[in-house]
Amino acid sequence: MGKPDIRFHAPLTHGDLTVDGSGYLYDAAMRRAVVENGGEGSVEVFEALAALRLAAKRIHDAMERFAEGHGLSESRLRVLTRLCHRPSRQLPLGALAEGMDVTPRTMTDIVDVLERDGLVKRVPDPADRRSVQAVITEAGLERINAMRRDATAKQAAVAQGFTADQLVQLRHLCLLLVRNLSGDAEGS
Amino acid sequence: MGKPDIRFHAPLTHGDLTVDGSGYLYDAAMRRAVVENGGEGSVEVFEALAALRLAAKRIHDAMERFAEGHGLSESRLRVLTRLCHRPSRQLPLGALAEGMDVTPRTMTDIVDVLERDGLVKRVPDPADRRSVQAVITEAGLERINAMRRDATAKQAAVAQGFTADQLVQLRHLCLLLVRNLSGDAEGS
DNA sequence: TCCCCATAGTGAGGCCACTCACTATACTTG
DNA sequence: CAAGTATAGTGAGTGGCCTCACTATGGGGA
Repeated sequence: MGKPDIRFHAPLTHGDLTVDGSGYLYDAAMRRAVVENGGEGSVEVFEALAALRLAAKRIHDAMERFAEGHGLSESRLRVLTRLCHRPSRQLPLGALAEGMDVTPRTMTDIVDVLERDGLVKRVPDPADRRSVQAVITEAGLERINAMRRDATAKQAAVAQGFTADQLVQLRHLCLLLVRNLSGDAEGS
Repeated sequence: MGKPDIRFHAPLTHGDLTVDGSGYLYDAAMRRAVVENGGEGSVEVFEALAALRLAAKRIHDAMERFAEGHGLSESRLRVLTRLCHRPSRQLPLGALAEGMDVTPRTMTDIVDVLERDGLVKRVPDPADRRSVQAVITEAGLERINAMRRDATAKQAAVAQGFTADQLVQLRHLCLLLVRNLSGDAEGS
């Protein structure tokens, strides 16, 4: 009780996670799907990518659910957090977009909602009249501060059972993928 | 040439990937952002999750770009692929939704577009009059078959430089996260 | 049989993400 | 200084994803 008990579309089982002979997790349904989805190509690659996709989605969903409980969304939360950690409490939309790896157009939409809710304010930049600064408001700061304790608890729960080395490994492997995908827009 | 040269919003540098003392990749901009985003909580956790988020987004973008070149999107491509590997060439919308970890409502939208483009057809299920089967059409099959060769090449490029063990590790770590996120909807 | 509830799909409405096209301002160069 | 290009943000439109609410069908019991 206390919690609003937001329901959403339920956990969606999918969780037939089991351990294979070597002690590593795999998902029976996923492996079946992978095999169906084209014997061509490496099964390991496909399976790793599917697992990464699933993990990313679950993390996103969890973040969304968490933020929703405080009247935000994951994107809006990230924007507020960034602004909050600036000494000046402000940042131009373009910088926010770049930092969050979205297009400037998308940031316009996100800030639209934040501004409608009174959590940030658009302020013209006198130094560059093309630029628009997003400034976090008092209400925005309060909102963020209220969430802070919850957030660290959630974060710890996610990493439960991970060794420090595993976290480094995970980061390393993900960034290896990022590097492989950087700039090879045209294939061979 | 030959390629339509779809532009999109450009690679978005972000790629200050460097190697730290232990031989593992990290992203300078990301680490800075992480430190700003709250000293509380484990930096390793936050950084690993940020890397995973980034990798997932880049993979999604690459898939989208690839699919777009063939007049599809990632989601529609995945639906067609699944249908294509069924002996009966069909599947109810609910099963498709579950297999792709989206809500039934979302699958309705995706199939709407596929049907509008003539790649699938909705067919009532005589055995269960509530159910609607999505059946892949001739045009849909042709589309998928035309993409197949390209797809395996792309897939190989993504996994370039990965050992088989690293792929297994990546899968394992991602599924570990998935397991941690499964069903702990209420925190403590 | 009638009622209750679960299940399959969809209408309505919202956010987020992208594209392309456009305005306004800044910079750079002839 | 004028012209050309680059940069910052937005309008218009689409797709994907979600929630909530609703219809229609299916499958138990009292």
